[in-house]
Amino acid sequence: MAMGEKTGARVTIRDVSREAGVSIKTVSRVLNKEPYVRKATREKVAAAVARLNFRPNLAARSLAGRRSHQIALICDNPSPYYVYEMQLGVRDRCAADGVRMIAQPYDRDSPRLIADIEALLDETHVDGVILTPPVTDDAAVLAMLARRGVRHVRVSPGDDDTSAPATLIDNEGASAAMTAHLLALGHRRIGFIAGHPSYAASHQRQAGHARALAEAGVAFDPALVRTGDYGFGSGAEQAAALLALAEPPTAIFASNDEMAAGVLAAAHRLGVRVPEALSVAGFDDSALAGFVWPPLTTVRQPVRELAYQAADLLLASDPEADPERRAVAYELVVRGSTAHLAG
Amino acid sequence: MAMGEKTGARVTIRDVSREAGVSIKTVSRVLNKEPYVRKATREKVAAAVARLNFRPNLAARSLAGRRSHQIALICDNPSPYYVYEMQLGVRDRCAADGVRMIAQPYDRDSPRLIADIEALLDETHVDGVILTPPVTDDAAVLAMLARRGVRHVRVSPGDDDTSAPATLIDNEGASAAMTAHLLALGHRRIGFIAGHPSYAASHQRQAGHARALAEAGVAFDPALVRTGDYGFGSGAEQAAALLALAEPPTAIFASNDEMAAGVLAAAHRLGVRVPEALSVAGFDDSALAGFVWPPLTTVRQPVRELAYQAADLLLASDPEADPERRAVAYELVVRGSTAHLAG
DNA sequence: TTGTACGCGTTATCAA
DNA sequence: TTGATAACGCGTACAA
Repeated sequence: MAMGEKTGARVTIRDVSREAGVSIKTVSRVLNKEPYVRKATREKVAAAVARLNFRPNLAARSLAGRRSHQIALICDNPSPYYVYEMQLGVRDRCAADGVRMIAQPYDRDSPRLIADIEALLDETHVDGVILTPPVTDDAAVLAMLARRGVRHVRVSPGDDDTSAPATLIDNEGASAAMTAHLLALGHRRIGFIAGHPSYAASHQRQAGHARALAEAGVAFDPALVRTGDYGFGSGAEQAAALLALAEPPTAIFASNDEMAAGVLAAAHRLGVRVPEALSVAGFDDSALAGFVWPPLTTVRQPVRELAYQAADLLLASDPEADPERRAVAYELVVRGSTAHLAG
Repeated sequence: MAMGEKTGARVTIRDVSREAGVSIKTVSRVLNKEPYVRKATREKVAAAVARLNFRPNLAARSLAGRRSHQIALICDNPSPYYVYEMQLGVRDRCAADGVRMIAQPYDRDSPRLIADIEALLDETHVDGVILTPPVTDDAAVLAMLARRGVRHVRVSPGDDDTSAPATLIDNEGASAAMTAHLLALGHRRIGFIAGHPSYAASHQRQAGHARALAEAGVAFDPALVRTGDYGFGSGAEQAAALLALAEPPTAIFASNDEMAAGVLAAAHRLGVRVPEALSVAGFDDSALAGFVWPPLTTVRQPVRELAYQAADLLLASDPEADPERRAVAYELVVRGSTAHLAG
């Protein structure tokens, strides 16, 4: 690799100190918002910084200090939409603190996951790490981070472990709310398509569905529950199976939007009209909901806010305090794919 | 912000030099693949590096040397799928060289774009930058990079400027291929929905469509060409207009998949059957194509490969040589949304 | 082919 | 409240 040469004279902290007529250390104090700097001095320095357009060299800060002013976002690929929204949320919170986000996309099942993360930590000395599913539940990764004493926040963890802070939505409650909505529309035979069993959310969402049925006193029919893998194809497949039942459901609730889109495809192919003959609902995990026909009724998970809160827990929370679990509100978005049961 | 404390003793180059029984500088030589190191020495050092699991501190390398071993990927949000695929492609190429990718998502119309990028450059001293649309065509950004002498590569530029290397697909050719495909299916009245005029690709794709018609000797009917904005809603809207014509088209070619999904929605709503009464085609820009019904016939743009090639131009190309424009092959994917014209 | 001395730009320590 | 000086971990220049 032969890269371009360094560009000419960059502005350094020394230039600022000269411009402001103070020592280097005092400039450093202002940059780091340390106490014990006279207000007049602080303003003088701030003015010089602005005048020279000075921006501290992160490499030097990291090398000299205890902080790198960078945090890492470890994410893989449930859906590009999810990953990207996570990045935006974390970035927004970081920007407020002048911290840089290092987004690191990983392949779900890379055997080098741990080694890659360790390399990241050693090379960049990030101040903290944000984990998203499914890495958020990876025991080996969590153990490694704990062993190295790296601060981390888990997004949507699948357990109740409280050794690290976390952000999440109430998956069970959200799912129960959707089933309650379908019941309120008059549906009594509701098909449910669960997601891949390796995801914690999958079980939580199924539990919420069952709970809502129980609370409404509607008998639970095991034939109406099928398991998919969160993929479009599995949604179509399981929907076809449900629609082939002797007593088919009048509504199908899929655990995510890709599977719900699959349900729509199956319905279209089989000539079952949505929403007249079949209501379809899902979770808006990949932003498909508005791009299919008819638009899906979904539970919207505010991914960007989950990310923002996670970054906030990393940047603003007291590292000494007990790890906090911060819940974020979901939203039930009703669209044209569901309707009151006719008759 | 109060971050966790640094974890205990990290392995440094000095530890490696002791372990290998050579000087620090020799270890450095091996790490940087410099010549003039005896093979035996090189192997001894490599063994020590592996044994101690040594990973050089990027901050120190950046501070001491002329390279930071990092490159930046500047991207905004045409589609999360696009951004994420870009990140994966760049990451893969970087990994091969031990370079770290800094992915920086930006909001399309942030007024602070230039300032943010300059801050990135000053803080991280990245060795190079990869630009994606629409920043890839932002004159102010390009001028700034040139002024500062920052190496950069443009993905899918809208002009023929050769001052910087670039990767791209032949949008016009791809579009012509799709129209030729529809013509081969027997369609003669083909509706075309252009994308937002501010994107260069939008014009290129429209030109390709027109060229294919001309080459086939099919008369061009201006009433069949409408302009959308690359969004789902605009696709539905323009499709409705096309289908309301006295002589409606038998096929509609939208400039991207979101608009094509909108076309499907409009067709469904109006009771026009796809593909029996209407063939629908688009460009697979956001990975929607397989999630709608029926699945869209599209031109697939290999985003990941575009990204990989861009990173390759940054990392492996001779900075002194004339900037290269590297074309990547597109693919025409025929799915259930198009069919031979009946009768 | 290998090693020594120095400096990169910032923060930490300690003194003033 | 401020400043001098020593690190931080590595690459560069030059000497051996």
